[in-house]
Amino acid sequence: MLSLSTSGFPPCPRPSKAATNASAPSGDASLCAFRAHHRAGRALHANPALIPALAACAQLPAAVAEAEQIHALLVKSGVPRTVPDVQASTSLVRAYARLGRVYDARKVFDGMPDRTVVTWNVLLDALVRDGDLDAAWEVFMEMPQRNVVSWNTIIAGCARNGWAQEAVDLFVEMTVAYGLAPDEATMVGFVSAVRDIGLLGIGKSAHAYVLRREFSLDGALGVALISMYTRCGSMGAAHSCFLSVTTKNVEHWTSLIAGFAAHGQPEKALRLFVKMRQVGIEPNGVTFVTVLNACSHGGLVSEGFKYFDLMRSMGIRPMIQHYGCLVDLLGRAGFLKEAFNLASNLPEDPGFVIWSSLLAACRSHGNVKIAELTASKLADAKPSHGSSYVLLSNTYARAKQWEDSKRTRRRMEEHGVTKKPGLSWIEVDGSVHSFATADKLHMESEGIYRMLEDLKHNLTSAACEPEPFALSEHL
DNA sequence: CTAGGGTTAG
Repeated sequence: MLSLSTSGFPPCPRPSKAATNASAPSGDASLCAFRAHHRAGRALHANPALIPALAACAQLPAAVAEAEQIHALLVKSGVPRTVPDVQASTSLVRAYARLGRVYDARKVFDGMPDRTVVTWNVLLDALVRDGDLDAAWEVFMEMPQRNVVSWNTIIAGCARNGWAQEAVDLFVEMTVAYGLAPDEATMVGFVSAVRDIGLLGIGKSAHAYVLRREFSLDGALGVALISMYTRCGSMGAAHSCFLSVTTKNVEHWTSLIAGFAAHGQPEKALRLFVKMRQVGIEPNGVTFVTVLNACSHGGLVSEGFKYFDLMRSMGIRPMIQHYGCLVDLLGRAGFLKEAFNLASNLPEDPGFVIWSSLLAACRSHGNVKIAELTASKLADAKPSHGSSYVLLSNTYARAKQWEDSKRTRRRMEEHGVTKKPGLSWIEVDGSVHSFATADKLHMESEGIYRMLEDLKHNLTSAACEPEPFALSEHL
């Protein structure tokens, strides 16, 4: 039986690095080898484990001290002049960067008398990972040589940091102006940028190119393509792309499940999840976010809690996203009080996304009281954001509290807050047309609305009564 | 083991 108590949840752990410390730096094989050679009196540049040790540091979150020690030895051994010295320093730059010490990475880089394109690429990657796209761009512009890796790093970096259009432009510059052939990694970054802009036609061309080059879809590239198709609303293409992947991993599965969850087919999403486990693929925390989302969209409240328990029984610690999904699940199903209590009692604020989803649920269910409470939480989470005013105002309107509705709108104007209208878009013959609710700006608006009326008429006569309100939201 | 890639809640 479904329990809606919100007090019995386990604490929500903050993202911690503790879990990745399973292998302590002291036990790492490369570091051990390095120390053994060092103790035996071997000179630093003759230590065959020097670069492997630095590479190990780069992926051991607790290895800052080890990296610093090796750094000190490198400094003591004198000005680097040989090729292996440049490689060692480059490895040190990378180690510092991956350990979160971007400043130190840059200092080592600045102190290097000789650098290779790899050194530059390491620095570029460090800045991209740090999310400092401006600095990365500067480095990209001033580096003396660039190779495919340089381009891949900056393209993927733009794509990951919300600069999708820049990523696409860079891809064009790389391939057209510089005549460089993209490789698998290039295509991953490009396809994910294309996905964010929603350019289905370009995405299909990219897929065709991938097939022509016979790139494998087993890794990131397959995942990116499936995700591109789902986000472009092409679930059929996403599914067949998924089927064409020879060795599917958890991310291929998760991407497709997310697509069905988001496109009104929660049962398909859940069936896919069952199938995935049957073929022996272990779901991860991200998979469960998509599964809970499917339950949310399908109104499957008790199933959602069942999957939440399953996740915990599999040893996956629930994160804020999972609790957020539960809040959304409860809210959409009309359990607004329970949803609000759960969201309020988490050790970490669930954030803007969840509070607004709850506010939207309050509007749908016409609950003014919880809407007010939620709107105030939302204002704390993200002050001066237009959508909270609009949602609250609309909640009042639905409850016919016209004065409150107007007052909320007025307050929004007084605070100088605007809400950017939500836009939908459709790609026709390669060009993208975007439009808002009740938009009449398109040149062929009249014809479009006439077509819509015809469709509604046909649906009605086919005994499929369209829901007027829901439909108008999508106009 | 001197460099680059992916999935996720409105």
